[in-house]
Amino acid sequence: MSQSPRQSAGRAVPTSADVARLAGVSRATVSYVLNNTEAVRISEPTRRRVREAAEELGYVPHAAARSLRAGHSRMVLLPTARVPVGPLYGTFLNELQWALRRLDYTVVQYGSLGLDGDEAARAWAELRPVAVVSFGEVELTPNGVEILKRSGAKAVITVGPRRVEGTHALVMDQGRVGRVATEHLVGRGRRRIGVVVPEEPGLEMFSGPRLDGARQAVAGTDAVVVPLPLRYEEESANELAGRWRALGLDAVFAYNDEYAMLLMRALQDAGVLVPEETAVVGCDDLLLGRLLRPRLTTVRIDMVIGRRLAELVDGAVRDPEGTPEARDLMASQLVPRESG
Amino acid sequence: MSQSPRQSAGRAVPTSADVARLAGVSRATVSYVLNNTEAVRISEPTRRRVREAAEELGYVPHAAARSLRAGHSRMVLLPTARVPVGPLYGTFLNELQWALRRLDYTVVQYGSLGLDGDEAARAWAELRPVAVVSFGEVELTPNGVEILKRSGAKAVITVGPRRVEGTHALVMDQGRVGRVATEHLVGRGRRRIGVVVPEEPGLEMFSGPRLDGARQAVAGTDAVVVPLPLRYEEESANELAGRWRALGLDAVFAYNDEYAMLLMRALQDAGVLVPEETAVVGCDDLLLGRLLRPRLTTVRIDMVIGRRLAELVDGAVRDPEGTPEARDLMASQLVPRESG
DNA sequence: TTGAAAGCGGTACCAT
DNA sequence: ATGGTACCGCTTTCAA
Repeated sequence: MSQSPRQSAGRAVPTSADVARLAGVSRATVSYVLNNTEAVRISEPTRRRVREAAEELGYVPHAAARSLRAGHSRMVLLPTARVPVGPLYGTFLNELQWALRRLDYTVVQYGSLGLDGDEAARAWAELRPVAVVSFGEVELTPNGVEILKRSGAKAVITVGPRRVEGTHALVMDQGRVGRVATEHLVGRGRRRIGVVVPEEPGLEMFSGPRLDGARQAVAGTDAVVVPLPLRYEEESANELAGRWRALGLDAVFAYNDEYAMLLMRALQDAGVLVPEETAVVGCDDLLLGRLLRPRLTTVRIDMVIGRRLAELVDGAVRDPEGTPEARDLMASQLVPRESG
Repeated sequence: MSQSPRQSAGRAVPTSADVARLAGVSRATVSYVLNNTEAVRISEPTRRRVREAAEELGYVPHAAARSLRAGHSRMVLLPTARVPVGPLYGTFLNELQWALRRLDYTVVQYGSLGLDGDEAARAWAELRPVAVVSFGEVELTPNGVEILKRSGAKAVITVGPRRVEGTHALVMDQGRVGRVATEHLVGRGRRRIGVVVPEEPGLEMFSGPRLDGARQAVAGTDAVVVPLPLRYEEESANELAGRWRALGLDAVFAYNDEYAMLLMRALQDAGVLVPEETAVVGCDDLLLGRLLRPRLTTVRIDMVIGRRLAELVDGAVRDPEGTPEARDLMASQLVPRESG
């Protein structure tokens, strides 16, 4: 066998057997006491001895051993990969984690940057999570979903712009963002509407549907939509602004407030009047957008509260066969200000 | 015993025993083949049979079982709690995860929002990580460190503004940020220097040392530092700007670029000339700061590359007794522009 | 009320 | 070149 000493410093990691020995009871009793097992009555003196022994040794149960024995874990795995898309996202993630923990899940974010779909799925599956909640940062293939399910995941949930085969898809309707922004612009009489499409990788899952939404909004009107690739850099914005007149646009939906601020500054520097010549609409309702002159018109996204999603996850775990479709995870609302 | 069927759908999660059965070999052989164990020679035909069986069943090894047997894991746990402090942070985290994975660690972020120090430490310890890298988001007490070490963590590393007892402290010298900004302002002849201290909770670990750094910078000069509590809201900024003249300040270090932009706008609206009457310096070198007029002077923080920190973590794991102090994790450099 | 023991899914020593 | 098997830490049945 040969199990070499676990700790370099003589002191080994205490196990329930150590607690049992110190308390002068069996390991079974330790387990009963520490888990407050209802089905078994343990005398108060014994309980105290066990508790004190555990305390003295600094005993912490071994989650892996526990879930190995139990045959399942309560781990919810959240793959992450991208740089944050905005402050909403971080807040939302925090909320979700908090809510899941209240439902007694162990929430773990797993950085999967640079892993492709199936590699990632295998890596996640090794941890035997009871549920995986993916925000579309990592491409999840039907095959990857199959791997996860075979490895015991009760629920694979994708929250994102589009459905993924075999998962509980919670659709965040990004298209609606583009639609709301564009309808507003069309309603204000704008006809040639640019839509900024960030060139940064990893944003396609959001920018694509937003562009599509914008196209839907102009369908059946005489307005047109023009995609505008843009990097989040001054030079890129200046370059775009330089050929603005040639593009003949009278409005732009700038993907989000940051791109909007970038572009608006470039337009103003190029002598394009906002909103007279060109209306600008952002998205996210950042505080900073309100500080601009003109103040930035924007689309506010009210992300589902984390608690709601946590409940959906919990439901999917309890009833893996059910189909908890939900399309109400995101509401988008236009916040008209001065820029368009 | 009674281990009820693991999967509601008849299909159970395949184990190495299933692979062995299908391939007509022993579990030992399966292990040897799948792990490419050097010490043991397995014939090529057998290897192929095992691989095919594993493939056919969709076998994925069980990480918990493996690390239980091994007596250690390669999990690095990154506690997270707060909303992101800035775009640097997310990028840095991604880099770190990527670099650690290349060193064959499993990186896991554990959302610990709302857990106090010892609760959190216990929760982390249950996962038996080989290392914990804490960014000071969760208060890590000496006691918490002790819990982690007793549970087998080879390295507890704190990356943050101040040392924590018993850990490998990688100090990010936030004080330097305040010092750099303030020295610059003093050098430009400013004498009454406000320092914005955000009222939002969770930022104290950064704002405190930055304020101290500013104080150090004026020590021995005739300049003074005045702390300015501020919430990240327009009203708060307007209120502060309203009594600006009464404060008699000729400069302000605004904690970061976002607070700087907020305050600068409020000052301008209140008729305070920037930089003539009051110089404004931010921090983070956000693109948006460059778009303001006047352009925002700022302090750029060059965070250690993730790979460097990953190496430090790896070193600490390999030699837990060593003391890999590093104070070079953060370099701060003033970027003078127009605002001060 | 408590204890003995089986077994979760792997790994690695020792035999064959 | 393979297989048998003990064991990691914990839970839970069954017996005492």
